[in-house]
Parts: sequence; C-alpha cells; structure tokens
Amino acid sequence: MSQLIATIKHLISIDEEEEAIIKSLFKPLELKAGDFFVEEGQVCRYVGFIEKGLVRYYMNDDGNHKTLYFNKEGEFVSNYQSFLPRNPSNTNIQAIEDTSLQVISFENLQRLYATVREGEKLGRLGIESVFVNSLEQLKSFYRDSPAERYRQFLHAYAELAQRIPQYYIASYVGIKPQSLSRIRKRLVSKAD
Amino acid sequence: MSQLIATIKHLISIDEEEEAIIKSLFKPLELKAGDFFVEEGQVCRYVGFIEKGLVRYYMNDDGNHKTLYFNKEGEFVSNYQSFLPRNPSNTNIQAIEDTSLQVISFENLQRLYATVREGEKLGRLGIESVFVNSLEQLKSFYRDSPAERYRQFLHAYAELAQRIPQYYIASYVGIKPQSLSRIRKRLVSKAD
DNA sequence: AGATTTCGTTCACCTGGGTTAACTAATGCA
DNA sequence: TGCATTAGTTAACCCAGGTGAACGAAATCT
Repeated sequence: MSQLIATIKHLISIDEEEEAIIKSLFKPLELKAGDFFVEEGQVCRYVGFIEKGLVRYYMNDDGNHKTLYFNKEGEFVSNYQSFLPRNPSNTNIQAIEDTSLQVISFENLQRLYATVREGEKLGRLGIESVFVNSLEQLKSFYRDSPAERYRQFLHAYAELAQRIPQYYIASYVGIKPQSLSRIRKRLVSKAD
Repeated sequence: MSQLIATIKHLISIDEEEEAIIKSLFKPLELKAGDFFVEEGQVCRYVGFIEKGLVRYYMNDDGNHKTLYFNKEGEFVSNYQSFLPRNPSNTNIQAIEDTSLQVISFENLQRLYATVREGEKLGRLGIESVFVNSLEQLKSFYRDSPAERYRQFLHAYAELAQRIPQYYIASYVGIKPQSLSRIRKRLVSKAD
C-alpha cells in the first residue's frame, strides 16, 4: 500500500487526510499465475496498482493470442476501454506470475475524484500516460522493423525479458517465436 | 457552425443558453491545401471541428512521412498528446484539401467545461473516441496483413479513397506505393 | 501550348518473416 | 523418479513487401 501512495505522490500532492481516504478506497487482490484480471466479454471493474508481479494484455485472434502490452510492479493496470464506458472488454488481462494488487472500483474512483482535491488530475494523468503509450506503440509499428522493436523491448524492459517467456515477447513484437529465435541469433552474431 | 452544434447534440444535451455559449467559444479557421493545423515542435493550441475538407496526421521518420490518420468533415481534429499537456507536438497535422474549421482554444475549452453542464462529459467522450481509434489501429497491425488493412480502409472510408492520393493511403496502411499498386492489382484479379 | 514535376504502375531482384517439421531442453505432473 | 508436455532452436522452402529503375499519365507551372 505504501508503494501505491508513493506512486500517487509522484503524480499529485495529497495531505494526510487525503492519503487516508485513498487507502480506504483501494482493496487488495491476489492473482495466481494464469488468473485473469479481466477476461474477454466481462466488464473491467477495477483499476489496479501492481505491488508485485506481472500481467499481460492480449487479444484473441481466432485462437491466436496477440500480446498487446505488459504491466509490472509499480504500474497501474486496467482496460480503460472497458472500465470507463463500462463496456464488455475485448481484450484479456492475465497474470504471468503470482501478482499482488491494490484495486479501486469505478464507484470508489468517483469518490476519489470527488474528495481528493487533485483527484481529477490523477485520473487525467493516468489516462494520458496509457494513451501516450498506445500511440508510441502504434508509431513503432510504422517506423520500426520487428528486429528493431525487439531491440527496443530489451532496452526498455531489460529486467522483464528474464521473466517473460520468449513466445509472449515474440507476440508483443508482432512475430512468431521461430522468427524471434532467428532475430536473436542475428543479434548475437552482430554482437556489440 | 450548425454542423458543430448538431454533432455536439449527438453527444450531450444542451439548452439554448449553452448553445450560445458554445458558439461564442469557437472561432473559424481556414486552411489552404498544404497548410498545417499543427507542425512538429509547436504546441497544438486548438481542438478543431472540420466543417469542410480533409486533414492528415503524419510523423517524420527522417525524411519519410508516415501517415497515422485522416480526419474529414464532421470530425474533431487535434493532437491531444500536445494539446492537453501543452507539450510540443511530435506529429504534423496538414490539410490535404482546402479546409474550413471551427476551433476552440485550451482556455476556452476550460470555460466550456466550467459553464456547460455536460461539458466535461463532452470532453471525456471526445478523448475516449480518439483513444479507442488508436487502440483499434494498433490491434489491426497485430491482426491484419497490409492487404487486409487496405481492404478495411476502403470499406471504412469508401468516399475518402477518391480524395486521398494513393501514396498517403499506402503510408497509412504501412507500406510503399509500389506495394499498394501490387495489392490493388491482386484485388482486381480476385474481383468479388 | 509546352516544359516540368508529381503520381501511379510495372518489372526484376532482394530480403525477412511465415510455415512446417524435426529435435533438444526444460518444465510440470503423476 | 520417470513420463509427458511445453518452450526454444534450427533448417528448408515459400511468399509478400522492399528496392531501384523505367515509363506513361496527370497535374502544375510559365
């Protein structure tokens, strides 16, 4: 919980009273590896803050799982496209490892907006960062080859590369595991 | 201006007084074909509503222009990633045709939020729709081949295909003009 | 109208990711 | 502990898009 408060304090100023309110609005959630934070067809009921663990977003392309994103400890997780308008989700969010979260419901988030002075700002910053991430990822598809996207993934998530299976990384990069193997081989021979 | 009001009424309820306020907060802007709504490095100062004409978003990938999106009459246009946090834009928005807009500044948008009862909702719906579009586009890169993306473009923007040069469409689809020519030829031969 | 640039097409050749399949190593399970 | 499944690698072949160049048709300029 202290991690969550620290992260929020990086984004907005809160006093002790507000800190107490925020703490009362979140509740813990534990996911085992393989459990779902949201599943396709369900409405995403929470925004979660990951204290420990790792989740992946993926969509189902008849049978094929395409990995869209990862979130790790210290980050917020939600399908805002489902959470905000309260529509059924068209993507899945699944724990890759056993994962501990603090989650806030839609109703409690409205309370947070109403009672914490910079609450709305917090919400806005959260959405903005998700939005910017998705745009950056889109731009990367326009700009970069799969090999380059893999290189950037390693660069941006060096420590995660150990915890995420290759075939999820391949999927995130937009290619097949066999192709990622090939790319890795090419990178090693070009070793720098 | 009446187009703008009609579009807003599709999204939220406003009374006559609010309608008058909204009208007072927008001002007209005319762009000649080739003019910029925002240019890289500038802060995007407006959200615009296109009354007539057509714009494209593109990013500069050292010399290569990658087209990210199009907006036509009846749609809102802005680089929210620059407009909201008031950061310099990393993309360009350029008129493809002579374009007539009604634009609202950041300050006036805050006034709209403050004085129109469902103003905040209007803002939220606007952002949400842009966000959803960008996610759908990202998913399409994971799911679909360039040929399929072109097919979907024709389906979604049938009337625009006449007004947008091929090489912009190719760029939007994520391929070279030569490849788009090839794809078009394949589509014709498979004619259905 | 004539000259020039821009746009779209076609072609030949190249390249990198997809596919299928085989194999090994690691992991999970009984 | 041993067996079965899953994960990662390699290889051969295929194919769609990239590249560079050439060409004709439009659009633009003077």
